[in-house]
Parts: sequence; C-alpha cells; structure tokens
Amino acid sequence: MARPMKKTDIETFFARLSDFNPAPRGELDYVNHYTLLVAVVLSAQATDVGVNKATGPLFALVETPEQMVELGLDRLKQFIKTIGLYNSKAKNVIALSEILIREHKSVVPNERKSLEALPGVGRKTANVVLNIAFGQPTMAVDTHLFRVGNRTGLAVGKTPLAVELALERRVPDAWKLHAHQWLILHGRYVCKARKPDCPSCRVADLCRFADKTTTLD
DNA sequence: ATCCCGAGGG
DNA sequence: CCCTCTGGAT
Repeated sequence: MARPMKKTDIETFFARLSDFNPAPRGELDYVNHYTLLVAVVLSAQATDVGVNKATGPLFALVETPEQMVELGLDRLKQFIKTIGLYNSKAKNVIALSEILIREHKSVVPNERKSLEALPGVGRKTANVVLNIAFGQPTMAVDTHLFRVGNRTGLAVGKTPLAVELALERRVPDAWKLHAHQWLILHGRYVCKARKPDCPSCRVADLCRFADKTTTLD
C-alpha cells in the first residue's frame, strides 16, 4: 500500500507531462514581480480563477508597492472582497508593501529568508516566487502537490514540508525547475481531489492509486 | 459538504 | 498540535 513510485517511473512520469506541455505556465495573472507576489499571497485557499477576477481591475490601477499603500486598506478590500480570507490578506498586502518600500527599495527580494519575513508569505508562497520570478528549482507544495505526491507515490509525506523534501530528493534535476507547474496542472485538471480522472490520465500506469479496473489485462 | 496554488497565532 | 480567517464554485 505504501508503495513508492519507482525511480525509473518518475523519469517517465515527468517525460510524459513534459511531452504534453513542454513549457508549463502558471495560471495566476500578474504584470511584474510585485504583482506576482501579491497574487500568490491572495491565492491562499482560493482558486486562481477567482483571484484573477479580482486582480484584473486591481493591477490595472496598482502595480507597485507605493501605489498599493496609496490605494489604502479599505479600497484594497473592495477589490478583493470576493476572495476568501480577504480581511487578513488585505492587511498583509498593505503591510508587506510598506516593508518592501522601507527595507527593500520596493524590489521583491530573491532570498527565501527575506520573503518569508513578509507578512502573509510562508514557505509555499516564497517557493512559488523563487521559482517563477527567479528561476530557482523550488518545490512549492500546495494542496495539489501534497495530494498528487502522496496519491501517486511520487513523493510521500505527512506534512507539506516532508513532501517538499521528498520531491527535492526524488525529482531528477532535469525536471526540477518546472516540476511544480506540471504537478499543479496535473492535480488541477486530472488528478483532482474529488473525482480523479484516471481513465484519461497519461501517467495512470505509473500510479499506485489509479483505478485500473476499467482496463483489461 | 468539500475544496481552492496557506499563513499566523494560541 | 489545533484553530481561525473567508467567499465562490461544484
């Protein structure tokens, strides 16, 4: 039952996802490093579609920390009211913007430590920014990566951090940079939480969980 | 009722 | 470790 995915199968796993989608892109909308950071902070426990709906009008007006501080807490809340947890997120975005201005010359830092020191930015959000904005091969373990890793046997762990470390150990270097994006897309559209679409999954034969009862052999 | 690119506080 | 923040989609 606790059968981990075989090493050779991990290679095949990513080769197939890569073949299907050679240059996977995230689905959060942003216009620069700062708006990327804000979008990822807003995306906690929310769908990216819902986040994009709110950030479209917001980023048309605001794309720098200075403009965000000038916009102010109450008006920011109006923009993001349709996103869950909007109260604390709005507070965090304003506070984080003030810190960027004060301590980082309004530039999004490229170090984990500085990123995680920002309010509303934890390990997962820092990993996303490091990966997307700065091209670092980080494994940002969100709800999708956690589920897909454990379900398939690719990277098993009881906590997101454990799964992150397992991914770093097990994913071959050649696939590391885009692993997060491939896995999240796979988790969102195929290896879904409620009704995983195993029949149309291109890596089902490598998966310990896949329902293979529909195929005869 | 459950899930969505979680983080912070107790 | 637990709880809270929170609205929209399915």
